[in-house]
Amino acid sequence: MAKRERGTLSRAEIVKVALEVAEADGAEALTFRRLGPALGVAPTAVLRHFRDKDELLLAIGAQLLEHALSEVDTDEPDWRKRIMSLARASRRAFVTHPRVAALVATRTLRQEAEFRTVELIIGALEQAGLHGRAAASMYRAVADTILAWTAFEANVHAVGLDVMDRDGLAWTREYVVLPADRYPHIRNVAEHLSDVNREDQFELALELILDAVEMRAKPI
Amino acid sequence: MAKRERGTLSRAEIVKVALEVAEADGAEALTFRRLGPALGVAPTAVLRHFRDKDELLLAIGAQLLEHALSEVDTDEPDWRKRIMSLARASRRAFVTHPRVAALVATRTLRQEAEFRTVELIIGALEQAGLHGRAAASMYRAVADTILAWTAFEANVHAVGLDVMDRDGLAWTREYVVLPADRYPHIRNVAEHLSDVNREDQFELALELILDAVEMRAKPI
DNA sequence: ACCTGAACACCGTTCAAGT
DNA sequence: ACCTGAACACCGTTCAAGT
Repeated sequence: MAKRERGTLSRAEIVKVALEVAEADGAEALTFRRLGPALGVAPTAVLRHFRDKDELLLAIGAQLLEHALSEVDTDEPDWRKRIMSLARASRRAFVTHPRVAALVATRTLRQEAEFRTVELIIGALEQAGLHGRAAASMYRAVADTILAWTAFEANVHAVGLDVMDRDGLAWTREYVVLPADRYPHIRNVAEHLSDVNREDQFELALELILDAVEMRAKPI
Repeated sequence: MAKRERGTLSRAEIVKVALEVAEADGAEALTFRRLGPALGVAPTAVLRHFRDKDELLLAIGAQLLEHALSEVDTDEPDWRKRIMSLARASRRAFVTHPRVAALVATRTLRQEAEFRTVELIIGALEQAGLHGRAAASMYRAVADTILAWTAFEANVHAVGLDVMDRDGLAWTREYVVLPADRYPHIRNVAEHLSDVNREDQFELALELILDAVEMRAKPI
Protein backbone atom coordinates (compact mmCIF):
# COMPACT_ATOMS: atom_id res chain seq x y z
CA MET A 1 0.00 0.00 0.00
CA ALA A 2 2.50 2.60 -1.08
CA LYS A 3 1.16 6.05 -0.32
CA ARG A 4 0.70 8.22 -3.36
CA GLU A 5 1.01 11.91 -3.97
CA ARG A 6 -2.14 13.92 -3.50
CA GLY A 7 -4.09 14.92 -6.59
CA THR A 8 -2.94 11.97 -8.67
CA LEU A 9 -6.21 10.03 -8.36
CA SER A 10 -8.47 10.27 -11.39
CA ARG A 11 -11.80 8.87 -12.51
CA ALA A 12 -10.07 7.08 -15.39
CA GLU A 13 -7.63 5.30 -13.08
CA ILE A 14 -10.33 4.35 -10.63
CA VAL A 15 -12.40 2.78 -13.41
CA LYS A 16 -9.36 0.88 -14.68
CA VAL A 17 -8.41 -0.51 -11.29
CA ALA A 18 -12.05 -1.27 -10.48
CA LEU A 19 -12.25 -3.46 -13.59
CA GLU A 20 -9.07 -5.25 -12.57
CA VAL A 21 -10.30 -5.89 -9.07
CA ALA A 22 -13.67 -7.17 -10.28
CA GLU A 23 -12.04 -9.35 -12.90
CA ALA A 24 -9.64 -10.88 -10.41
CA ASP A 25 -11.82 -11.36 -7.36
CA GLY A 26 -15.40 -11.17 -8.58
CA ALA A 27 -18.07 -8.49 -8.63
CA GLU A 28 -18.73 -8.89 -4.93
CA ALA A 29 -15.12 -7.83 -4.32
CA LEU A 30 -15.77 -4.51 -6.01
CA THR A 31 -16.16 -2.49 -2.83
CA PHE A 32 -14.78 0.89 -1.83
CA ARG A 33 -13.04 -0.77 1.05
CA ARG A 34 -11.02 -2.99 -1.29
CA LEU A 35 -10.73 -0.47 -4.06
CA GLY A 36 -9.04 2.09 -1.83
CA PRO A 37 -6.01 -0.02 -0.92
CA ALA A 38 -5.75 -1.26 -4.52
CA LEU A 39 -5.33 2.37 -5.50
CA GLY A 40 -2.97 3.11 -2.62
CA VAL A 41 -5.50 5.38 -1.01
CA ALA A 42 -8.10 5.42 1.75
CA PRO A 43 -11.39 3.68 0.88
CA THR A 44 -13.39 6.87 1.17
CA ALA A 45 -11.10 8.81 -1.16
CA VAL A 46 -12.90 7.33 -4.16
CA LEU A 47 -16.05 9.11 -3.04
CA ARG A 48 -14.36 12.38 -3.85
CA HIS A 49 -14.46 11.37 -7.56
CA PHE A 50 -17.74 9.46 -7.72
CA ARG A 51 -20.81 10.59 -5.85
CA ASP A 52 -21.69 7.03 -4.93
CA LYS A 53 -21.23 3.44 -6.03
CA ASP A 54 -23.90 3.66 -8.68
CA GLU A 55 -22.07 6.48 -10.42
CA LEU A 56 -18.90 4.37 -10.41
CA LEU A 57 -20.72 1.43 -11.98
CA LEU A 58 -22.19 3.66 -14.67
CA ALA A 59 -18.71 4.92 -15.53
CA ILE A 60 -17.45 1.36 -15.77
CA GLY A 61 -20.32 0.45 -18.08
CA ALA A 62 -19.59 3.41 -20.32
CA GLN A 63 -15.97 2.33 -20.53
CA LEU A 64 -16.99 -1.20 -21.56
CA LEU A 65 -19.27 0.08 -24.30
CA GLU A 66 -16.63 2.56 -25.44
CA HIS A 67 -14.15 -0.26 -25.88
CA ALA A 68 -16.67 -2.40 -27.75
CA LEU A 69 -17.48 0.45 -30.13
CA SER A 70 -13.84 1.05 -30.90
CA GLU A 71 -13.65 -2.44 -32.34
CA VAL A 72 -16.54 -2.01 -34.75
CA ASP A 73 -15.72 -1.43 -38.40
CA THR A 74 -18.10 1.47 -39.09
CA ASP A 75 -16.99 1.69 -42.71
CA GLU A 76 -18.25 -1.80 -43.56
CA PRO A 77 -20.70 -1.19 -46.43
CA ASP A 78 -23.00 -4.17 -45.73
CA TRP A 79 -25.57 -3.13 -43.10
CA ARG A 80 -26.10 -6.67 -41.81
CA LYS A 81 -22.37 -7.12 -41.28
CA ARG A 82 -22.19 -3.77 -39.52
CA ILE A 83 -24.88 -4.77 -37.03
CA MET A 84 -23.37 -8.22 -36.51
CA SER A 85 -19.98 -6.61 -35.95
CA LEU A 86 -21.43 -4.33 -33.29
CA ALA A 87 -23.27 -7.23 -31.67
CA ARG A 88 -20.16 -9.39 -31.54
CA ALA A 89 -18.03 -6.57 -30.17
CA SER A 90 -20.58 -5.88 -27.43
CA ARG A 91 -20.82 -9.52 -26.58
CA ARG A 92 -17.05 -9.81 -26.40
CA ALA A 93 -16.65 -6.77 -24.15
CA PHE A 94 -19.33 -7.94 -21.75
CA VAL A 95 -18.34 -11.57 -21.65
CA THR A 96 -14.75 -10.53 -20.96
CA HIS A 97 -15.92 -8.72 -17.84
CA PRO A 98 -19.01 -10.72 -16.93
CA ARG A 99 -19.17 -9.80 -13.30
CA VAL A 100 -19.11 -6.10 -13.94
CA ALA A 101 -21.22 -6.37 -17.07
CA ALA A 102 -23.96 -8.05 -15.12
CA LEU A 103 -24.11 -5.00 -12.88
CA VAL A 104 -24.28 -2.37 -15.59
CA ALA A 105 -25.83 -3.96 -18.69
CA THR A 106 -29.36 -2.89 -17.96
CA ARG A 107 -28.58 0.71 -17.19
CA THR A 108 -29.31 3.37 -19.71
CA LEU A 109 -25.88 4.89 -19.88
CA ARG A 110 -26.91 8.08 -21.59
CA GLN A 111 -23.47 8.89 -22.74
CA GLU A 112 -21.48 9.48 -25.89
CA ALA A 113 -20.87 5.78 -26.52
CA GLU A 114 -24.53 4.91 -26.31
CA PHE A 115 -25.59 7.62 -28.71
CA ARG A 116 -23.07 6.40 -31.25
CA THR A 117 -24.38 2.85 -30.91
CA VAL A 118 -27.93 3.98 -31.56
CA GLU A 119 -26.78 6.04 -34.53
CA LEU A 120 -25.03 3.01 -36.00
CA ILE A 121 -28.04 0.72 -35.72
CA ILE A 122 -30.57 3.21 -37.07
CA GLY A 123 -28.22 4.01 -39.95
CA ALA A 124 -27.99 0.33 -40.81
CA LEU A 125 -31.75 -0.10 -40.72
CA GLU A 126 -32.30 2.92 -42.96
CA GLN A 127 -29.85 1.44 -45.42
CA ALA A 128 -31.88 -1.78 -45.26
CA GLY A 129 -34.89 0.21 -46.39
CA LEU A 130 -36.72 1.03 -43.17
CA HIS A 131 -37.69 4.61 -42.36
CA GLY A 132 -39.59 6.72 -39.86
CA ARG A 133 -41.78 4.84 -37.47
CA ALA A 134 -40.85 1.41 -38.83
CA ALA A 135 -37.14 2.18 -38.38
CA ALA A 136 -37.67 3.47 -34.83
CA SER A 137 -39.69 0.43 -33.90
CA MET A 138 -37.24 -2.00 -35.44
CA TYR A 139 -34.31 -0.22 -33.86
CA ARG A 140 -35.70 -0.94 -30.42
CA ALA A 141 -36.33 -4.60 -31.32
CA VAL A 142 -32.79 -5.04 -32.63
CA ALA A 143 -30.96 -2.96 -30.03
CA ASP A 144 -32.83 -4.39 -27.07
CA THR A 145 -32.32 -7.92 -28.32
CA ILE A 146 -28.58 -7.34 -28.53
CA LEU A 147 -28.57 -5.69 -25.12
CA ALA A 148 -30.84 -8.27 -23.55
CA TRP A 149 -28.80 -11.18 -24.87
CA THR A 150 -25.55 -9.55 -23.90
CA ALA A 151 -26.77 -8.77 -20.41
CA PHE A 152 -28.21 -12.25 -20.09
CA GLU A 153 -24.99 -13.89 -21.12
CA ALA A 154 -22.95 -11.71 -18.83
CA ASN A 155 -25.25 -12.63 -15.97
CA VAL A 156 -25.11 -16.32 -16.75
CA HIS A 157 -21.35 -16.08 -16.97
CA ALA A 158 -21.09 -14.14 -13.73
CA VAL A 159 -23.40 -16.49 -11.87
CA GLY A 160 -21.67 -19.39 -13.51
CA LEU A 161 -18.32 -18.28 -12.19
CA ASP A 162 -19.73 -17.67 -8.73
CA VAL A 163 -21.91 -20.71 -8.14
CA MET A 164 -20.41 -23.14 -10.60
CA ASP A 165 -19.79 -25.64 -7.86
CA ARG A 166 -23.32 -25.70 -6.61
CA ASP A 167 -25.18 -25.52 -9.89
CA GLY A 168 -22.84 -27.85 -11.67
CA LEU A 169 -21.47 -27.39 -15.14
CA ALA A 170 -23.36 -29.96 -17.13
CA TRP A 171 -26.93 -28.80 -16.71
CA THR A 172 -27.76 -30.46 -19.99
CA ARG A 173 -26.98 -33.80 -18.43
CA GLU A 174 -30.07 -33.49 -16.27
CA TYR A 175 -32.22 -33.15 -19.34
CA VAL A 176 -30.95 -36.41 -20.77
CA VAL A 177 -32.15 -38.40 -17.78
CA LEU A 178 -35.65 -36.92 -17.56
CA PRO A 179 -38.46 -39.49 -17.76
CA ALA A 180 -39.39 -39.93 -21.42
CA ASP A 181 -43.08 -40.47 -20.74
CA ARG A 182 -43.53 -37.06 -19.12
CA TYR A 183 -41.09 -35.17 -21.34
CA PRO A 184 -41.31 -36.85 -24.76
CA HIS A 185 -40.27 -33.78 -26.74
CA ILE A 186 -37.22 -33.12 -24.59
CA ARG A 187 -36.23 -36.74 -25.00
CA ASN A 188 -36.41 -36.41 -28.78
CA VAL A 189 -33.72 -33.75 -28.91
CA ALA A 190 -31.90 -34.33 -25.61
CA GLU A 191 -28.82 -35.78 -27.26
CA HIS A 192 -28.35 -32.57 -29.25
CA LEU A 193 -28.85 -30.12 -26.37
CA SER A 194 -25.27 -30.21 -25.21
CA ASP A 195 -23.88 -29.56 -28.70
CA VAL A 196 -25.13 -26.01 -28.97
CA ASN A 197 -23.13 -23.30 -27.29
CA ARG A 198 -24.36 -19.90 -26.37
CA GLU A 199 -22.26 -17.95 -28.82
CA ASP A 200 -23.87 -19.86 -31.68
CA GLN A 201 -27.32 -19.15 -30.24
CA PHE A 202 -26.62 -15.45 -29.99
CA GLU A 203 -25.57 -15.39 -33.62
CA LEU A 204 -28.55 -17.50 -34.66
CA ALA A 205 -31.09 -15.38 -32.78
CA LEU A 206 -29.71 -12.22 -34.33
CA GLU A 207 -29.54 -13.66 -37.83
CA LEU A 208 -33.16 -14.75 -37.46
CA ILE A 209 -34.18 -11.22 -36.56
CA LEU A 210 -32.16 -9.67 -39.37
CA ASP A 211 -33.70 -12.17 -41.80
CA ALA A 212 -37.08 -10.90 -40.72
CA VAL A 213 -35.96 -7.27 -40.91
CA GLU A 214 -34.86 -7.87 -44.47
CA MET A 215 -38.18 -9.49 -45.33
CA ARG A 216 -40.16 -6.58 -43.95
CA ALA A 217 -37.95 -3.98 -45.57
CA LYS A 218 -38.20 -5.50 -49.01
CA PRO A 219 -41.30 -7.66 -49.09
CA ILE A 220 -41.41 -10.30 -51.78
CA MET B 1 -44.63 -8.46 15.74
CA ALA B 2 -46.95 -10.99 17.32
CA LYS B 3 -45.00 -14.06 18.33
CA ARG B 4 -46.08 -17.19 16.54
CA GLU B 5 -46.25 -20.81 17.57
CA ARG B 6 -43.19 -22.85 16.90
CA GLY B 7 -43.16 -25.11 13.85
CA THR B 8 -45.58 -22.97 11.88
CA LEU B 9 -42.93 -21.46 9.62
CA SER B 10 -42.73 -23.02 6.17
CA ARG B 11 -40.75 -22.50 2.97
CA ALA B 12 -43.96 -21.68 1.13
CA GLU B 13 -44.91 -18.94 3.57
CA ILE B 14 -41.41 -17.47 3.59
CA VAL B 15 -41.42 -17.25 -0.21
CA LYS B 16 -44.84 -15.61 -0.17
CA VAL B 17 -43.90 -12.99 2.41
CA ALA B 18 -40.52 -12.40 0.73
CA LEU B 19 -42.33 -11.52 -2.49
CA GLU B 20 -44.59 -9.13 -0.60
CA VAL B 21 -41.70 -7.42 1.13
CA ALA B 22 -39.73 -7.05 -2.10
CA GLU B 23 -42.77 -5.79 -3.93
CA ALA B 24 -43.54 -3.22 -1.28
CA ASP B 25 -40.09 -1.93 -0.35
CA GLY B 26 -37.80 -2.95 -3.20
CA ALA B 27 -35.33 -5.76 -3.75
CA GLU B 28 -32.79 -4.13 -1.48
CA ALA B 29 -35.30 -4.48 1.35
CA LEU B 30 -35.35 -8.25 0.89
CA THR B 31 -33.06 -9.02 3.81
CA PHE B 32 -33.24 -11.63 6.51
CA ARG B 33 -33.28 -8.88 9.06
CA ARG B 34 -36.48 -7.43 7.62
CA LEU B 35 -37.98 -10.73 6.59
CA GLY B 36 -37.85 -12.12 10.12
CA PRO B 37 -40.08 -9.47 11.74
CA ALA B 38 -42.42 -9.55 8.73
CA LEU B 39 -42.93 -13.24 9.51
CA GLY B 40 -43.19 -12.63 13.25
CA VAL B 41 -39.96 -14.44 13.87
CA ALA B 42 -36.27 -13.78 14.54
CA PRO B 43 -34.22 -12.88 11.42
CA THR B 44 -32.07 -15.97 11.67
CA ALA B 45 -35.03 -18.32 11.91
CA VAL B 46 -35.38 -18.22 8.11
CA LEU B 47 -31.97 -19.83 7.84
CA ARG B 48 -33.46 -22.97 9.33
CA HIS B 49 -35.53 -23.36 6.15
CA PHE B 50 -33.13 -22.02 3.51
CA ARG B 51 -29.43 -22.76 3.61
CA ASP B 52 -28.59 -19.22 2.55
CA LYS B 53 -29.98 -16.26 0.70
CA ASP B 54 -29.22 -17.72 -2.71
CA GLU B 55 -31.38 -20.74 -1.99
CA LEU B 56 -34.22 -18.42 -0.99
CA LEU B 57 -33.92 -16.46 -4.23
CA LEU B 58 -33.96 -19.67 -6.26
CA ALA B 59 -37.17 -20.75 -4.53
CA ILE B 60 -38.73 -17.38 -5.29
CA GLY B 61 -37.74 -17.70 -8.94
CA ALA B 62 -39.26 -21.17 -9.17
CA GLN B 63 -42.48 -19.83 -7.72
CA LEU B 64 -42.61 -17.04 -10.31
CA LEU B 65 -42.09 -19.46 -13.19
CA GLU B 66 -44.64 -21.87 -11.73
CA HIS B 67 -47.23 -19.14 -11.67
CA ALA B 68 -46.43 -18.08 -15.23
CA LEU B 69 -46.76 -21.66 -16.48
CA SER B 70 -50.13 -22.09 -14.81
CA GLU B 71 -51.49 -19.32 -17.01
CA VAL B 72 -50.39 -20.86 -20.30
CA ASP B 73 -53.03 -22.59 -22.40
CA THR B 74 -51.15 -25.79 -23.25
CA ASP B 75 -54.05 -27.12 -25.29
CA GLU B 76 -53.87 -24.33 -27.83
CA PRO B 77 -53.38 -26.16 -31.16
CA ASP B 78 -51.42 -23.40 -32.93
CA TRP B 79 -47.73 -23.74 -32.02
CA ARG B 80 -46.98 -20.06 -32.55
CA LYS B 81 -49.80 -19.04 -30.25
CA ARG B 82 -48.59 -21.53 -27.67
CA ILE B 83 -45.11 -20.03 -27.64
CA MET B 84 -46.44 -16.47 -27.58
CA SER B 85 -48.75 -17.39 -24.74
CA LEU B 86 -45.82 -18.75 -22.75
CA ALA B 87 -43.73 -15.71 -23.54
CA ARG B 88 -46.46 -13.31 -22.46
CA ALA B 89 -47.14 -15.22 -19.27
CA SER B 90 -43.44 -15.19 -18.37
CA ARG B 91 -43.18 -11.53 -19.13
CA ARG B 92 -46.22 -10.79 -17.01
CA ALA B 93 -44.96 -12.78 -14.02
CA PHE B 94 -41.56 -11.15 -14.12
CA VAL B 95 -42.72 -7.62 -14.75
CA THR B 96 -45.19 -7.94 -11.90
CA HIS B 97 -42.29 -8.63 -9.55
CA PRO B 98 -39.45 -6.81 -11.28
CA ARG B 99 -37.21 -6.36 -8.31
CA VAL B 100 -37.18 -10.03 -7.45
CA ALA B 101 -37.23 -11.14 -11.07
CA ALA B 102 -34.07 -9.20 -11.73
CA LEU B 103 -32.37 -11.21 -9.04
CA VAL B 104 -33.41 -14.64 -10.25
CA ALA B 105 -34.06 -14.48 -13.99
CA THR B 106 -30.62 -15.59 -15.05
CA ARG B 107 -30.42 -18.59 -12.80
CA THR B 108 -30.97 -21.97 -14.25
CA LEU B 109 -33.69 -23.04 -11.90
CA ARG B 110 -33.50 -26.75 -12.68
CA GLN B 111 -36.85 -27.54 -11.31
CA GLU B 112 -40.15 -29.01 -12.36
CA ALA B 113 -41.41 -25.71 -13.80
CA GLU B 114 -38.37 -25.23 -15.98
CA PHE B 115 -38.54 -28.71 -17.46
CA ARG B 116 -42.17 -28.20 -18.39
CA THR B 117 -41.29 -24.92 -20.08
CA VAL B 118 -38.60 -26.58 -22.17
CA GLU B 119 -40.96 -29.41 -23.05
CA LEU B 120 -43.55 -26.91 -24.22
CA ILE B 121 -41.18 -25.02 -26.49
CA ILE B 122 -39.57 -28.07 -28.06
CA GLY B 123 -43.01 -29.58 -28.65
CA ALA B 124 -44.09 -26.42 -30.45
CA LEU B 125 -40.98 -26.41 -32.63
CA GLU B 126 -41.45 -30.05 -33.57
CA GLN B 127 -44.99 -29.26 -34.59
CA ALA B 128 -43.59 -26.43 -36.70
CA GLY B 129 -41.52 -29.01 -38.54
CA LEU B 130 -38.12 -28.84 -36.85
CA HIS B 131 -36.48 -31.98 -35.53
CA GLY B 132 -33.31 -33.29 -33.97
CA ARG B 133 -30.37 -30.95 -34.01
CA ALA B 134 -32.26 -28.13 -35.72
CA ALA B 135 -34.98 -28.27 -33.06
CA ALA B 136 -32.45 -28.31 -30.22
CA SER B 137 -30.59 -25.38 -31.71
CA MET B 138 -33.73 -23.37 -32.35
CA TYR B 139 -35.08 -24.16 -28.90
CA ARG B 140 -32.10 -22.46 -27.34
CA ALA B 141 -32.48 -19.44 -29.60
CA VAL B 142 -36.17 -19.07 -28.78
CA ALA B 143 -36.00 -19.94 -25.08
CA ASP B 144 -32.97 -17.80 -24.38
CA THR B 145 -34.47 -14.88 -26.26
CA ILE B 146 -37.62 -15.08 -24.15
CA LEU B 147 -35.57 -15.44 -20.99
CA ALA B 148 -33.10 -12.73 -21.95
CA TRP B 149 -35.83 -10.25 -22.82
CA THR B 150 -37.80 -11.08 -19.74
CA ALA B 151 -34.78 -10.71 -17.51
CA PHE B 152 -33.80 -7.53 -19.27
CA GLU B 153 -37.21 -6.01 -18.85
CA ALA B 154 -37.38 -7.00 -15.22
CA ASN B 155 -34.00 -5.40 -14.68
CA VAL B 156 -34.96 -2.22 -16.47
CA HIS B 157 -38.16 -2.10 -14.48
CA ALA B 158 -36.37 -2.72 -11.22
CA VAL B 159 -33.69 -0.16 -11.90
CA GLY B 160 -36.36 2.17 -13.20
CA LEU B 161 -38.24 1.97 -9.95
CA ASP B 162 -35.11 2.43 -7.91
CA VAL B 163 -33.30 5.24 -9.71
CA MET B 164 -36.17 6.81 -11.57
CA ASP B 165 -35.40 10.18 -10.07
CA ARG B 166 -31.81 10.25 -11.12
CA ASP B 167 -32.07 8.70 -14.56
CA GLY B 168 -35.23 10.54 -15.40
CA LEU B 169 -38.25 9.07 -17.08
CA ALA B 170 -38.10 10.61 -20.50
CA TRP B 171 -34.78 9.28 -21.76
CA THR B 172 -36.12 9.59 -25.25
CA ARG B 173 -36.22 13.34 -24.81
CA GLU B 174 -32.45 13.45 -24.80
CA TYR B 175 -32.34 11.80 -28.18
CA VAL B 176 -34.53 14.47 -29.68
CA VAL B 177 -32.11 17.24 -28.78
CA LEU B 178 -28.94 15.55 -30.04
CA PRO B 179 -27.01 17.57 -32.66
CA ALA B 180 -28.32 16.59 -36.07
CA ASP B 181 -24.97 16.91 -37.80
CA ARG B 182 -23.33 14.26 -35.64
CA TYR B 183 -26.33 12.00 -35.32
CA PRO B 184 -28.25 12.33 -38.60
CA HIS B 185 -29.87 8.90 -38.44
CA ILE B 186 -31.11 9.38 -34.90
CA ARG B 187 -32.56 12.73 -35.92
CA ASN B 188 -34.46 11.08 -38.77
CA VAL B 189 -36.46 8.86 -36.45
CA ALA B 190 -36.20 10.75 -33.15
CA GLU B 191 -39.82 11.86 -33.18
CA HIS B 192 -40.95 8.23 -33.30
CA LEU B 193 -38.68 6.90 -30.56
CA SER B 194 -41.01 7.77 -27.73
CA ASP B 195 -44.02 6.10 -29.37
CA VAL B 196 -42.78 2.55 -29.04
CA ASN B 197 -43.20 0.81 -25.72
CA ARG B 198 -41.28 -2.15 -24.54
CA GLU B 199 -44.15 -4.61 -24.55
CA ASP B 200 -44.63 -3.99 -28.26
CA GLN B 201 -40.92 -4.53 -28.84
CA PHE B 202 -40.93 -7.81 -26.96
CA GLU B 203 -43.81 -9.01 -29.12
CA LEU B 204 -42.16 -7.72 -32.27
CA ALA B 205 -38.80 -9.33 -31.56
CA LEU B 206 -40.44 -12.66 -30.85
CA GLU B 207 -42.69 -12.51 -33.90
CA LEU B 208 -39.61 -11.77 -36.01
CA ILE B 209 -37.90 -14.86 -34.67
CA LEU B 210 -40.95 -17.05 -35.13
CA ASP B 211 -41.30 -15.74 -38.70
CA ALA B 212 -37.78 -16.92 -39.32
CA VAL B 213 -38.42 -20.26 -37.60
CA GLU B 214 -41.36 -20.80 -39.87
CA MET B 215 -39.30 -19.94 -42.93
CA ARG B 216 -36.58 -22.41 -42.00
CA ALA B 217 -39.01 -25.14 -41.09
CA LYS B 218 -40.93 -24.93 -44.33
CA PRO B 219 -38.61 -23.28 -46.86
CA ILE B 220 -40.32 -21.78 -49.89
C1' DA C 1 -8.69 21.01 -2.82
C1' DC C 2 -7.94 16.58 -1.67
C1' DC C 3 -7.53 12.94 1.51
C1' DT C 4 -7.99 10.43 6.19
C1' DG C 5 -10.17 8.10 10.19
C1' DA C 6 -13.74 7.45 12.99
C1' DA C 7 -18.50 6.73 13.20
C1' DC C 8 -23.29 5.32 11.72
C1' DA C 9 -26.55 2.32 10.07
C1' DC C 10 -26.80 -1.44 7.92
C1' DC C 11 -25.68 -6.53 5.78
C1' DG C 12 -25.29 -12.34 5.71
C1' DT C 13 -23.94 -16.03 8.44
C1' DT C 14 -22.32 -18.79 12.57
C1' DC C 15 -23.05 -20.70 16.84
C1' DA C 16 -23.96 -21.47 21.65
C1' DA C 17 -27.94 -21.28 24.32
C1' DG C 18 -32.76 -21.74 25.29
C1' DT C 19 -37.54 -24.30 25.01
C1' DA D 1 -36.61 -29.89 16.40
C1' DC D 2 -37.07 -25.32 16.07
C1' DC D 3 -36.05 -20.77 17.38
C1' DT D 4 -33.33 -16.83 19.72
C1' DG D 5 -29.56 -13.51 20.70
C1' DA D 6 -25.12 -12.31 20.62
C1' DA D 7 -21.19 -12.10 17.86
C1' DC D 8 -18.20 -11.86 13.59
C1' DA D 9 -16.77 -10.04 9.49
C1' DC D 10 -18.18 -7.35 6.39
C1' DC D 11 -20.85 -3.27 3.59
C1' DG D 12 -21.89 2.15 1.70
C1' DT D 13 -21.90 6.68 3.18
C1' DT D 14 -21.26 10.88 6.20
C1' DC D 15 -18.51 14.11 8.36
C1' DA D 16 -15.18 16.47 11.19
C1' DA D 17 -10.38 16.80 11.05
C1' DG D 18 -5.94 17.06 8.90
C1' DT D 19 -2.49 18.80 5.09
